[in-house]
Amino acid sequence: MARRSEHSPEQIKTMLLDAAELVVNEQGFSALKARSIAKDIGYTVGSLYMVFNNMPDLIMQLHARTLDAIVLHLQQSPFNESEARMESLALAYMNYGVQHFNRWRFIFDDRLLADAEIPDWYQNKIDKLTHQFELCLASLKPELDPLEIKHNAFALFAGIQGICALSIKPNLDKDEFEKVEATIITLVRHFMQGIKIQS
Amino acid sequence: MARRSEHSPEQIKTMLLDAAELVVNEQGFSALKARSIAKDIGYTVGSLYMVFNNMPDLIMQLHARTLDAIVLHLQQSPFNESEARMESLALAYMNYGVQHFNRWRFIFDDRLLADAEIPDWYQNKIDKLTHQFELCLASLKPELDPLEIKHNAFALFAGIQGICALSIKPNLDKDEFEKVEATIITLVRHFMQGIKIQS
DNA sequence: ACCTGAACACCGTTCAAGT
DNA sequence: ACCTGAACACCGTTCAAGT
Repeated sequence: MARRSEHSPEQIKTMLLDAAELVVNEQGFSALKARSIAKDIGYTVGSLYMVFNNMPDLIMQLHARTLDAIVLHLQQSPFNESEARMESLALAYMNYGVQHFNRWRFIFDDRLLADAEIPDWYQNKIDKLTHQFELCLASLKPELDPLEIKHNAFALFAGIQGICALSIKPNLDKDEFEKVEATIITLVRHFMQGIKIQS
Repeated sequence: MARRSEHSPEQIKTMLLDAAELVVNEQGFSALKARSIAKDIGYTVGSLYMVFNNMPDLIMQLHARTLDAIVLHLQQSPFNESEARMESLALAYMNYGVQHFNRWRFIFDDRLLADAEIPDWYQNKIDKLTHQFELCLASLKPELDPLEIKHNAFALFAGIQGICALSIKPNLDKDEFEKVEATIITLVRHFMQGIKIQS
């Protein structure tokens, strides 16, 4: 033991994040323990503190991965060009939450982050997420000025997120799933119609 | 010590909830500890388990109090009779979140509740909250059928809750406060205009 | 019957000690 | 320099023992 140098600090970091991601995905965030994931990658607890400041630090970097994955998922979702484009985007967001429930929920429901302040690099990840909705809104309503776009896109995204947070649970059956979809579509459709009137 | 019988079980329950409420309000939910609140009311930890199953049980009853308080706050909010009535209600909800940040946030951001299943009496408390928005919507759009009212009210309330969850932080300054208000008004106004078109 | 408080299991985090 | 693992502080929960 000691002085193995089998892996670089960056490798250890990645291995720990991979192990943490697996645990959260399969057992939920309440099963995420420092000792456990260190053991999973063949190290002991102490090593975790060589590459992370503490568990909140590790967790925040785990959230960052999830945010990246959500953005990628939204970008890959096939956008139709019609008025229904925003609905597709909203449903794609919901779909990620349903299919990756544990890690999605973990982001918004994290006590550790509630106390810590949010660094810029992390805020940028969040901004990139809301940016997807800005892009969509801008393409549908090009007549709106950029500040209005930002304001409206955030209101709508936060609304969608609110519905998801209150509605998505583990093991949604088909009926429940479609009900959540219907709720999201109701919000998006009314909101978009409201914008049409205003402008 | 032992065998004091100075207080009934119900009294001890209330005293513990009062003490817990105080701690959460003033120091946030991360400061809520079993030993601490038992000591605050002049008992030791063990006594807590005479009247509560465990901490999640106590916390759920604390949330129930908060939900009751929110409903009361919404009912007391002065409703104008115009189209802006839903905006008043939404802003009243936000106001509770701003003024009682810690206990409001605690409800929606609770890991313990995420794992436990929700009993009926607790679900009823939540339903009573969304019911306030149903009543408001029903008075503004009496032509909608009750199921549509329920569906639309939930979509809107969840949306408002989503904006509050992503926007309300401790120590909001005046600018930030007004920005959150504007976001909520945007969502409510567009949504209500969208409903007008549909029906 | 009511209540205590020591004991237990289990966390995150630190750091002196090994190689 | 890299890593270990015992030790510490601090949780929630239990339960034998007191009155």
